[in-house]
Amino acid sequence: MQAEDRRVQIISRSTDLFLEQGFAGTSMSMIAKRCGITKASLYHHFNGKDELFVACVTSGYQRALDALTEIIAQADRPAGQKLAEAMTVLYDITISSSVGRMSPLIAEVSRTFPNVARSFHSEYIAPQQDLVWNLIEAGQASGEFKDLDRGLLFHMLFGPIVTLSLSREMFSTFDDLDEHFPVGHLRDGHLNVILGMLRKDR
Amino acid sequence: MQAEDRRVQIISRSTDLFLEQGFAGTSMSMIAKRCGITKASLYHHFNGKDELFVACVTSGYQRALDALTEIIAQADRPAGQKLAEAMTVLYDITISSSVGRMSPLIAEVSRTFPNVARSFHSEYIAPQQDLVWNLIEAGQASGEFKDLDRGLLFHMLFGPIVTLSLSREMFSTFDDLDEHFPVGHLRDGHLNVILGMLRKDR
DNA sequence: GTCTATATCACGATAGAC
DNA sequence: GTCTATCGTGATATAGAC
Repeated sequence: MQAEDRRVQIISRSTDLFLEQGFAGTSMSMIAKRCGITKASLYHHFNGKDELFVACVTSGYQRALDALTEIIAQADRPAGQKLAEAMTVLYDITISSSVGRMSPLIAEVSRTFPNVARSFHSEYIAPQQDLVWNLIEAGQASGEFKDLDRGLLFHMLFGPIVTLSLSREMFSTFDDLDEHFPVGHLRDGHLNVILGMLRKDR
Repeated sequence: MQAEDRRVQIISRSTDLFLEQGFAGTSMSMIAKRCGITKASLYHHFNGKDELFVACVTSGYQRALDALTEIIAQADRPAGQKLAEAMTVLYDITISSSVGRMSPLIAEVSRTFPNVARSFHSEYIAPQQDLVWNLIEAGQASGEFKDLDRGLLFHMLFGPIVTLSLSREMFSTFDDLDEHFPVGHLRDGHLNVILGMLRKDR
């Protein structure tokens, strides 16, 4: 297999394993086996486990951010409607995409590799918040939204989503997972609360 | 040292280590050294690493729940005021106490030991939610609060708190941590949003 | 680019003396 | 209750042939 294709495959398979078993719980042997090669071949493509993990975290950033950018860039539509679509995307990428589900993992390794947490923040969290804030400011400029503390808005907007993702990871063995944590229902109610915070009273 | 004292010491020290290094990242040797004994002595008190970890998670439950119970049981006072105090306690135990900070850890081990996640939910999360819900129902009975979907309320109430705790763990190496995540400020704004959801409109 | 073979080390856990 | 000594395993990582 070509080197680049192999790299992509390794990142994909090892991301799955890290999500399943955690960082320390995933060994290079397991990764090699999952890719159908030996450990020595694996080390030909990545110098070590740390480097591979960083590649896994980093590779998911752009795709997730692109989906958000697309919504912000759309032709003029009510900010409330854009926000509704943005929140749908945020729920999707936080709960279903690898980069969103990696938050607890990054917390796990952040003490050992503080750089991972820093890059996660500066290359993913901060740009994501900036994109959402652009949307909010557009709504304020058009008079649809009122002024609101940025930190508080993100606390109320991202907080429930990230916790929902964490809960679903944590209790993934529950057979009534969707009953305990019904994503669509919670997202709709959440959106209404956020709109209530943003919309000018009467 | 007496067996019981030693057990307590081991649980305390190993809880710190698990929080610092994760489950797989913490070895029995590290724990023994931190306690000033050898590995063999450690195994005299706990049959294995799993058992020790479960003891760490479990030992924090009751203290955290007691603090909440105290508030609910207080003499009659406006439900809004009780809720404000309950949220202060929830922020404290989720962000500062070991059991609150253990959520990402439990997510890490939940695949390998599903029982840990189940016990965490049934012995800590569910009772905590029941206590808060008692408070809400009292407010509804007195006419102070309106009806509200239980799942949505918990989504909006616990979500931001748990995520704030996770973020502070994840970015604990940031030197401007309290500037990025000002607990008191976010808690006050959060309370107002929750009260806005619960209070009857004019 | 992939392999076999191996070096080196730390892990969880145990045996048995005191 | 704590110790020294050790077993067996699996971890990261490398050497060198093809």
